[in-house]
Amino acid sequence: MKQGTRKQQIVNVAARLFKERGYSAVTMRDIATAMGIKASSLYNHISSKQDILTNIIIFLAEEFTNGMEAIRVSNISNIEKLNQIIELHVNITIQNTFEMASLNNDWMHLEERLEYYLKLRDDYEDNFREIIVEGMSNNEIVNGNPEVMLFSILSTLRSLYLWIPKKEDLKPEELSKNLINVLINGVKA
Amino acid sequence: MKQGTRKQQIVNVAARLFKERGYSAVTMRDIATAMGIKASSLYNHISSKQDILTNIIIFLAEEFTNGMEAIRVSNISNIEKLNQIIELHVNITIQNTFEMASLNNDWMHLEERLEYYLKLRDDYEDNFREIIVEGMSNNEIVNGNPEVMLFSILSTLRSLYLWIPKKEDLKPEELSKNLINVLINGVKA
DNA sequence: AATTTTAACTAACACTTGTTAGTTTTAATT
DNA sequence: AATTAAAACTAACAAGTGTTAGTTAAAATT
Repeated sequence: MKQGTRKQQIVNVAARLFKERGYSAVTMRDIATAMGIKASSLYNHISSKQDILTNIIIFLAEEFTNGMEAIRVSNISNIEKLNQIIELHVNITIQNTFEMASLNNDWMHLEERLEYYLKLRDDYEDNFREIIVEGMSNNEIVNGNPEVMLFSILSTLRSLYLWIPKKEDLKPEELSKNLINVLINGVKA
Repeated sequence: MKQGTRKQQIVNVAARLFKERGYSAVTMRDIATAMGIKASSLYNHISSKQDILTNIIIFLAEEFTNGMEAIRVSNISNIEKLNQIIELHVNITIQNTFEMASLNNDWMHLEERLEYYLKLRDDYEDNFREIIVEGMSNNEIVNGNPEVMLFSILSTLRSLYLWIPKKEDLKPEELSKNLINVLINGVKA
Protein backbone atom coordinates (compact mmCIF):
# COMPACT_ATOMS: atom_id res chain seq x y z
CA MET A 1 0.00 0.00 0.00
CA LYS A 2 1.29 3.38 -1.01
CA GLN A 3 -0.24 5.34 1.84
CA GLY A 4 -3.22 5.41 4.14
CA THR A 5 -6.18 3.11 4.14
CA ARG A 6 -7.67 1.85 0.92
CA LYS A 7 -10.53 4.28 1.39
CA GLN A 8 -8.08 7.15 1.66
CA GLN A 9 -6.36 6.04 -1.53
CA ILE A 10 -9.67 6.08 -3.34
CA VAL A 11 -10.49 9.53 -2.02
CA ASN A 12 -7.08 10.79 -3.13
CA VAL A 13 -7.38 9.38 -6.62
CA ALA A 14 -10.91 10.72 -6.91
CA ALA A 15 -9.78 14.16 -5.79
CA ARG A 16 -7.23 14.22 -8.60
CA LEU A 17 -9.87 13.38 -11.17
CA PHE A 18 -12.37 15.80 -9.64
CA LYS A 19 -9.82 18.56 -10.05
CA GLU A 20 -9.24 17.75 -13.71
CA ARG A 21 -12.85 17.34 -14.80
CA GLY A 22 -15.13 18.31 -11.91
CA TYR A 23 -17.20 16.04 -9.69
CA SER A 24 -20.13 15.53 -12.06
CA ALA A 25 -18.01 14.64 -15.06
CA VAL A 26 -16.09 11.92 -13.21
CA THR A 27 -17.76 8.51 -13.10
CA MET A 28 -17.28 5.73 -10.61
CA ARG A 29 -15.82 3.75 -13.49
CA ASP A 30 -13.27 6.51 -14.07
CA ILE A 31 -12.19 6.35 -10.45
CA ALA A 32 -12.05 2.57 -10.52
CA THR A 33 -9.96 2.52 -13.68
CA ALA A 34 -7.53 4.98 -12.15
CA MET A 35 -7.25 2.60 -9.19
CA GLY A 36 -6.82 -0.42 -11.44
CA ILE A 37 -10.00 -2.12 -10.21
CA LYS A 38 -13.68 -2.39 -11.16
CA ALA A 39 -16.29 0.19 -10.19
CA SER A 40 -18.24 -2.16 -7.97
CA SER A 41 -15.11 -2.92 -5.96
CA LEU A 42 -15.03 0.67 -4.81
CA TYR A 43 -18.09 -0.03 -2.70
CA ASN A 44 -16.10 -2.30 -0.41
CA HIS A 45 -14.49 0.88 0.87
CA ILE A 46 -16.82 3.79 0.30
CA SER A 47 -20.58 3.91 0.53
CA SER A 48 -21.30 6.21 -2.43
CA LYS A 49 -19.83 8.76 -4.82
CA GLN A 50 -21.34 11.38 -2.57
CA ASP A 51 -19.42 9.87 0.32
CA ILE A 52 -16.15 10.54 -1.49
CA LEU A 53 -17.00 14.16 -2.15
CA THR A 54 -18.13 14.70 1.43
CA ASN A 55 -14.87 13.29 2.74
CA ILE A 56 -12.84 15.62 0.57
CA ILE A 57 -14.75 18.80 1.25
CA ILE A 58 -15.71 18.49 4.91
CA PHE A 59 -12.18 17.51 5.90
CA LEU A 60 -10.77 20.61 4.25
CA ALA A 61 -13.48 22.94 5.49
CA GLU A 62 -12.80 21.85 9.06
CA GLU A 63 -9.09 22.26 8.50
CA PHE A 64 -9.68 25.90 7.60
CA THR A 65 -12.10 26.38 10.46
CA ASN A 66 -9.59 25.07 12.98
CA GLY A 67 -6.79 27.18 11.55
CA MET A 68 -8.91 30.30 11.64
CA GLU A 69 -9.98 29.66 15.22
CA ALA A 70 -6.35 29.43 16.34
CA ILE A 71 -5.62 32.73 14.65
CA ARG A 72 -8.74 34.39 15.99
CA VAL A 73 -7.93 33.74 19.64
CA SER A 74 -4.22 34.53 19.35
CA ASN A 75 -2.96 37.74 20.84
CA ILE A 76 -1.42 39.46 17.83
CA SER A 77 -2.10 42.49 15.68
CA ASN A 78 -4.73 42.30 12.97
CA ILE A 79 -2.14 42.72 10.23
CA GLU A 80 -0.27 39.81 11.76
CA LYS A 81 -3.50 37.82 11.73
CA LEU A 82 -3.87 38.51 8.03
CA ASN A 83 -0.33 37.26 7.50
CA GLN A 84 -1.18 34.07 9.33
CA ILE A 85 -4.35 33.55 7.33
CA ILE A 86 -2.29 33.79 4.18
CA GLU A 87 0.15 31.22 5.54
CA LEU A 88 -2.75 29.00 6.53
CA HIS A 89 -4.06 28.98 2.98
CA VAL A 90 -0.65 28.40 1.46
CA ASN A 91 0.06 25.47 3.75
CA ILE A 92 -3.29 23.76 3.39
CA THR A 93 -3.29 24.27 -0.36
CA ILE A 94 0.20 22.89 -0.84
CA GLN A 95 -0.79 19.72 0.95
CA ASN A 96 -4.21 19.40 -0.69
CA THR A 97 -3.99 20.84 -4.20
CA PHE A 98 -6.47 18.42 -5.75
CA GLU A 99 -8.91 18.59 -2.88
CA MET A 100 -8.98 22.38 -3.00
CA ALA A 101 -10.56 22.21 -6.46
CA SER A 102 -13.55 20.30 -5.06
CA LEU A 103 -13.84 22.68 -2.15
CA ASN A 104 -14.00 25.60 -4.56
CA ASN A 105 -16.04 24.16 -7.40
CA ASP A 106 -18.04 21.17 -6.25
CA TRP A 107 -19.39 22.13 -2.84
CA MET A 108 -22.85 22.65 -4.37
CA HIS A 109 -23.03 18.93 -5.07
CA LEU A 110 -22.92 18.12 -1.39
CA GLU A 111 -26.24 16.79 -0.22
CA GLU A 112 -26.69 15.94 3.47
CA ARG A 113 -23.67 17.98 4.53
CA LEU A 114 -24.28 21.02 2.34
CA GLU A 115 -25.82 23.07 5.10
CA TYR A 116 -23.01 22.25 7.49
CA TYR A 117 -20.43 23.21 4.90
CA LEU A 118 -22.14 26.53 4.24
CA LYS A 119 -22.18 27.24 7.96
CA LEU A 120 -18.43 26.65 8.20
CA ARG A 121 -17.80 28.84 5.19
CA ASP A 122 -19.97 31.67 6.45
CA ASP A 123 -18.36 31.59 9.88
CA TYR A 124 -14.93 31.61 8.27
CA GLU A 125 -15.78 34.67 6.25
CA ASP A 126 -17.28 36.37 9.30
CA ASN A 127 -14.08 35.85 11.27
CA PHE A 128 -12.02 37.11 8.36
CA ARG A 129 -14.21 40.19 7.99
CA GLU A 130 -13.98 40.90 11.69
CA ILE A 131 -10.19 41.02 11.51
CA ILE A 132 -10.31 43.51 8.66
CA VAL A 133 -12.89 45.72 10.35
CA GLU A 134 -10.98 45.69 13.63
CA GLY A 135 -7.74 46.44 11.84
CA MET A 136 -9.39 49.37 10.14
CA SER A 137 -10.66 50.92 13.35
CA ASN A 138 -7.14 50.38 14.76
CA ASN A 139 -5.54 52.23 11.85
CA GLU A 140 -3.54 49.12 11.06
CA ILE A 141 -5.51 48.81 7.86
CA VAL A 142 -6.19 51.63 5.44
CA ASN A 143 -9.69 53.06 5.24
CA GLY A 144 -11.80 51.52 2.49
CA ASN A 145 -14.51 49.02 1.72
CA PRO A 146 -13.97 45.97 3.95
CA GLU A 147 -16.08 43.74 1.71
CA VAL A 148 -13.90 44.49 -1.28
CA MET A 149 -10.78 43.84 0.76
CA LEU A 150 -12.17 40.60 2.15
CA PHE A 151 -13.20 39.12 -1.17
CA SER A 152 -10.16 40.41 -2.97
CA ILE A 153 -7.77 38.68 -0.60
CA LEU A 154 -9.94 35.61 -0.23
CA SER A 155 -10.32 35.18 -3.98
CA THR A 156 -6.58 35.07 -4.41
CA LEU A 157 -6.14 32.62 -1.55
CA ARG A 158 -8.93 30.38 -2.82
CA SER A 159 -7.39 30.27 -6.27
CA LEU A 160 -3.97 29.20 -5.02
CA TYR A 161 -4.65 25.58 -5.95
CA LEU A 162 -4.74 26.61 -9.60
CA TRP A 163 -1.24 27.90 -9.92
CA ILE A 164 0.74 26.35 -7.08
CA PRO A 165 1.22 23.19 -9.19
CA LYS A 166 2.52 25.34 -12.05
CA LYS A 167 5.13 27.11 -9.91
CA GLU A 168 6.79 24.19 -8.20
CA ASP A 169 10.07 26.06 -7.93
CA LEU A 170 8.48 28.50 -5.47
CA LYS A 171 9.03 27.32 -1.88
CA PRO A 172 6.11 27.57 0.59
CA GLU A 173 7.77 30.23 2.76
CA GLU A 174 8.87 32.13 -0.31
CA LEU A 175 5.35 32.00 -1.67
CA SER A 176 3.78 33.15 1.58
CA LYS A 177 6.25 36.00 1.82
CA ASN A 178 5.54 37.16 -1.72
CA LEU A 179 1.81 36.86 -1.28
CA ILE A 180 1.85 38.82 1.95
CA ASN A 181 3.78 41.52 0.16
CA VAL A 182 1.36 41.79 -2.70
CA LEU A 183 -1.90 41.34 -0.79
CA ILE A 184 -1.00 43.57 2.14
CA ASN A 185 1.13 46.20 0.44
CA GLY A 186 -0.16 46.18 -3.13
CA VAL A 187 1.96 46.47 -6.24
CA LYS A 188 2.45 50.20 -6.66
CA ALA A 189 5.95 51.53 -6.11
CA MET B 1 -39.57 37.43 -27.28
CA LYS B 2 -37.78 38.78 -24.25
CA GLN B 3 -34.48 39.48 -25.94
CA GLY B 4 -32.24 38.26 -28.71
CA THR B 5 -32.75 35.28 -30.93
CA ARG B 6 -34.21 32.07 -29.60
CA LYS B 7 -30.74 30.56 -29.65
CA GLN B 8 -29.43 33.40 -27.54
CA GLN B 9 -32.24 32.89 -25.06
CA ILE B 10 -31.30 29.24 -24.73
CA VAL B 11 -27.66 30.10 -24.25
CA ASN B 12 -28.58 32.63 -21.56
CA VAL B 13 -30.78 30.22 -19.67
CA ALA B 14 -28.15 27.50 -19.95
CA ALA B 15 -25.49 29.84 -18.65
CA ARG B 16 -27.57 30.49 -15.56
CA LEU B 17 -27.93 26.78 -14.89
CA PHE B 18 -24.26 26.13 -15.67
CA LYS B 19 -23.32 28.68 -13.05
CA GLU B 20 -25.51 27.06 -10.41
CA ARG B 21 -24.53 23.43 -11.01
CA GLY B 22 -21.71 23.31 -13.53
CA TYR B 23 -21.86 22.21 -17.17
CA SER B 24 -21.73 18.46 -16.57
CA ALA B 25 -24.48 18.41 -13.97
CA VAL B 26 -26.94 20.27 -16.18
CA THR B 27 -28.92 18.13 -18.60
CA MET B 28 -30.56 19.15 -21.83
CA ARG B 29 -33.87 18.36 -20.11
CA ASP B 30 -32.98 20.83 -17.35
CA ILE B 31 -32.35 23.55 -19.90
CA ALA B 32 -35.53 22.71 -21.78
CA THR B 33 -37.64 22.76 -18.61
CA ALA B 34 -36.21 26.14 -17.69
CA MET B 35 -37.26 27.34 -21.15
CA GLY B 36 -40.71 25.79 -20.81
CA ILE B 37 -40.20 23.41 -23.75
CA LYS B 38 -39.06 19.83 -24.40
CA ALA B 39 -35.43 18.83 -24.70
CA SER B 40 -35.69 17.82 -28.33
CA SER B 41 -37.05 21.24 -29.23
CA LEU B 42 -33.75 22.79 -28.24
CA TYR B 43 -32.20 21.20 -31.30
CA ASN B 44 -34.17 23.47 -33.58
CA HIS B 45 -31.85 26.23 -32.40
CA ILE B 46 -28.61 24.72 -31.23
CA SER B 47 -26.70 21.78 -32.61
CA SER B 48 -25.51 20.23 -29.36
CA LYS B 49 -24.94 20.81 -25.68
CA GLN B 50 -21.32 21.38 -26.57
CA ASP B 51 -22.44 24.09 -28.98
CA ILE B 52 -24.03 25.99 -26.08
CA LEU B 53 -20.89 25.84 -23.97
CA THR B 54 -18.72 26.92 -26.87
CA ASN B 55 -20.93 29.92 -27.53
CA ILE B 56 -20.71 31.01 -23.92
CA ILE B 57 -16.98 30.59 -23.46
CA ILE B 58 -15.54 31.63 -26.80
CA PHE B 59 -17.64 34.80 -26.90
CA LEU B 60 -16.32 35.85 -23.50
CA ALA B 61 -12.75 34.86 -24.17
CA GLU B 62 -12.73 37.00 -27.32
CA GLU B 63 -14.31 39.84 -25.39
CA PHE B 64 -11.36 39.78 -23.00
CA THR B 65 -8.87 39.41 -25.81
CA ASN B 66 -10.24 42.46 -27.60
CA GLY B 67 -10.31 44.52 -24.44
CA MET B 68 -6.73 43.60 -23.61
CA GLU B 69 -5.54 44.44 -27.11
CA ALA B 70 -7.04 47.93 -26.86
CA ILE B 71 -5.26 48.46 -23.56
CA ARG B 72 -1.99 47.02 -24.82
CA VAL B 73 -1.65 49.43 -27.74
CA SER B 74 -2.82 52.50 -25.83
CA ASN B 75 -0.27 55.10 -24.89
CA ILE B 76 -0.61 55.20 -21.12
CA SER B 77 1.45 54.27 -18.08
CA ASN B 78 1.58 50.67 -16.97
CA ILE B 79 -0.22 51.46 -13.72
CA GLU B 80 -2.95 53.08 -15.79
CA LYS B 81 -3.07 49.92 -17.91
CA LEU B 82 -3.60 47.86 -14.77
CA ASN B 83 -6.44 50.17 -13.81
CA GLN B 84 -8.04 49.65 -17.19
CA ILE B 85 -7.67 45.89 -16.98
CA ILE B 86 -9.51 45.99 -13.69
CA GLU B 87 -12.28 48.06 -15.25
CA LEU B 88 -12.40 45.66 -18.17
CA HIS B 89 -13.03 42.73 -15.86
CA VAL B 90 -15.60 44.58 -13.81
CA ASN B 91 -17.54 45.64 -16.89
CA ILE B 92 -17.51 42.29 -18.63
CA THR B 93 -18.38 40.46 -15.43
CA ILE B 94 -21.29 42.73 -14.57
CA GLN B 95 -22.81 42.08 -17.97
CA ASN B 96 -22.05 38.35 -18.02
CA THR B 97 -22.17 37.06 -14.45
CA PHE B 98 -23.52 33.63 -15.35
CA GLU B 99 -21.28 33.17 -18.34
CA MET B 100 -18.18 33.97 -16.29
CA ALA B 101 -18.77 30.85 -14.23
CA SER B 102 -18.47 28.66 -17.31
CA LEU B 103 -15.40 30.52 -18.45
CA ASN B 104 -13.76 29.85 -15.12
CA ASN B 105 -14.97 26.36 -14.33
CA ASP B 106 -16.09 24.58 -17.47
CA TRP B 107 -13.52 25.48 -20.11
CA MET B 108 -12.02 21.99 -19.81
CA HIS B 109 -15.21 20.55 -21.28
CA LEU B 110 -14.67 22.37 -24.53
CA GLU B 111 -13.82 19.93 -27.28
CA GLU B 112 -13.03 21.28 -30.77
CA ARG B 113 -12.43 24.80 -29.50
CA LEU B 114 -10.40 23.91 -26.40
CA GLU B 115 -7.06 24.59 -28.03
CA TYR B 116 -8.22 27.93 -29.38
CA TYR B 117 -9.51 28.93 -25.95
CA LEU B 118 -6.22 27.99 -24.30
CA LYS B 119 -4.35 30.07 -26.85
CA LEU B 120 -6.49 33.12 -26.07
CA ARG B 121 -6.02 32.61 -22.35
CA ASP B 122 -2.27 32.20 -22.61
CA ASP B 123 -1.92 35.27 -24.78
CA TYR B 124 -4.03 37.24 -22.35
CA GLU B 125 -1.82 36.25 -19.46
CA ASP B 126 1.30 37.03 -21.47
CA ASN B 127 0.07 40.54 -22.20
CA PHE B 128 -0.86 41.02 -18.56
CA ARG B 129 2.56 39.81 -17.40
CA GLU B 130 4.29 42.09 -19.86
CA ILE B 131 2.57 45.12 -18.36
CA ILE B 132 3.68 44.16 -14.87
CA VAL B 133 7.26 43.48 -15.93
CA GLU B 134 7.48 46.74 -17.85
CA GLY B 135 5.95 48.63 -14.95
CA MET B 136 8.55 47.13 -12.67
CA SER B 137 11.51 48.14 -14.81
CA ASN B 138 9.92 51.62 -14.98
CA ASN B 139 9.69 51.85 -11.21
CA GLU B 140 5.97 52.31 -11.53
CA ILE B 141 5.52 48.97 -9.84
CA VAL B 142 7.32 47.85 -6.72
CA ASN B 143 10.03 45.23 -7.01
CA GLY B 144 8.81 41.71 -6.39
CA ASN B 145 7.77 38.47 -8.00
CA PRO B 146 5.80 39.32 -11.16
CA GLU B 147 4.18 35.88 -11.28
CA VAL B 148 2.75 36.29 -7.81
CA MET B 149 1.47 39.75 -8.69
CA LEU B 150 -0.05 38.52 -11.93
CA PHE B 151 -1.91 35.60 -10.46
CA SER B 152 -2.88 37.45 -7.35
CA ILE B 153 -4.60 40.23 -9.28
CA LEU B 154 -5.98 37.88 -11.91
CA SER B 155 -7.44 35.51 -9.33
CA THR B 156 -9.41 38.32 -7.79
CA LEU B 157 -10.64 39.57 -11.13
CA ARG B 158 -11.61 36.08 -12.25
CA SER B 159 -13.59 35.51 -9.09
CA LEU B 160 -15.62 38.70 -9.46
CA TYR B 161 -18.57 36.79 -10.84
CA LEU B 162 -18.95 35.04 -7.48
CA TRP B 163 -19.63 38.06 -5.36
CA ILE B 164 -20.84 40.78 -7.71
CA PRO B 165 -24.37 39.30 -7.55
CA LYS B 166 -24.20 39.38 -3.75
CA LYS B 167 -23.25 43.07 -3.60
CA GLU B 168 -25.82 44.61 -5.89
CA ASP B 169 -25.70 47.88 -4.00
CA LEU B 170 -22.13 48.49 -5.21
CA LYS B 171 -22.12 50.49 -8.46
CA PRO B 172 -19.73 49.48 -11.23
CA GLU B 173 -17.57 52.60 -10.99
CA GLU B 174 -17.58 52.38 -7.22
CA LEU B 175 -16.51 48.75 -7.42
CA SER B 176 -13.73 49.44 -9.91
CA LYS B 177 -12.47 52.30 -7.77
CA ASN B 178 -12.40 50.16 -4.65
CA LEU B 179 -10.77 47.26 -6.43
CA ILE B 180 -8.08 49.45 -7.92
CA ASN B 181 -7.38 50.78 -4.46
CA VAL B 182 -7.02 47.36 -2.90
CA LEU B 183 -5.22 45.58 -5.74
CA ILE B 184 -2.82 48.39 -6.56
CA ASN B 185 -2.22 49.89 -3.13
CA GLY B 186 -2.86 46.98 -0.76
CA VAL B 187 -4.68 47.15 2.52
CA LYS B 188 -2.01 48.26 4.95
CA ALA B 189 -2.34 51.74 6.43
C1' DA C 1 -55.98 32.51 -48.59
C1' DA C 2 -52.07 29.85 -49.59
C1' DT C 3 -47.59 28.93 -48.50
C1' DT C 4 -43.40 28.93 -46.36
C1' DT C 5 -40.73 29.23 -42.07
C1' DT C 6 -40.15 28.78 -37.35
C1' DA C 7 -40.58 26.25 -33.40
C1' DA C 8 -42.87 23.21 -30.88
C1' DC C 9 -44.26 18.20 -30.22
C1' DT C 10 -44.05 12.61 -29.46
C1' DA C 11 -41.45 8.60 -29.56
C1' DA C 12 -37.55 6.34 -29.47
C1' DC C 13 -32.47 5.05 -29.80
C1' DA C 14 -28.13 3.55 -28.03
C1' DC C 15 -25.27 4.40 -24.30
C1' DT C 16 -23.87 5.71 -19.66
C1' DT C 17 -24.90 6.41 -14.90
C1' DG C 18 -24.54 4.96 -9.74
C1' DT C 19 -25.37 1.09 -7.30
C1' DT C 20 -26.60 -3.80 -5.57
C1' DA C 21 -26.25 -8.85 -5.05
C1' DG C 22 -23.76 -12.69 -4.94
C1' DT C 23 -19.31 -14.95 -5.59
C1' DT C 24 -14.39 -15.79 -5.75
C1' DT C 25 -9.76 -14.72 -4.76
C1' DT C 26 -6.13 -12.95 -1.88
C1' DA C 27 -4.17 -11.83 2.64
C1' DA C 28 -4.07 -12.00 7.58
C1' DT C 29 -4.89 -14.31 11.78
C1' DT C 30 -5.58 -18.17 14.66
C1' DA D 1 -3.60 -25.94 8.06
C1' DA D 2 -7.95 -23.97 8.97
C1' DT D 3 -10.47 -19.97 9.39
C1' DT D 4 -11.63 -15.37 9.11
C1' DA D 5 -11.43 -10.89 7.03
C1' DA D 6 -10.42 -7.88 3.20
C1' DA D 7 -10.83 -6.82 -1.36
C1' DA D 8 -11.40 -8.07 -5.72
C1' DC D 9 -14.62 -10.06 -9.29
C1' DT D 10 -19.03 -10.85 -12.73
C1' DA D 11 -23.54 -9.72 -13.86
C1' DA D 12 -27.15 -6.97 -13.81
C1' DC D 13 -30.75 -3.18 -12.94
C1' DA D 14 -33.37 0.87 -13.14
C1' DA D 15 -32.90 5.48 -14.18
C1' DG D 16 -31.01 9.05 -16.79
C1' DT D 17 -28.01 10.75 -20.80
C1' DG D 18 -27.58 13.47 -25.44
C1' DT D 19 -29.52 13.14 -29.63
C1' DT D 20 -32.33 11.85 -33.98
C1' DA D 21 -36.46 11.19 -36.89
C1' DG D 22 -40.70 12.35 -38.14
C1' DT D 23 -44.79 15.15 -37.30
C1' DT D 24 -47.83 18.95 -35.96
C1' DA D 25 -48.95 23.59 -34.61
C1' DA D 26 -48.17 28.48 -34.76
C1' DA D 27 -46.32 32.73 -37.04
C1' DA D 28 -44.72 35.23 -40.79
C1' DT D 29 -44.61 36.03 -45.56
C1' DT D 30 -46.33 35.95 -50.10
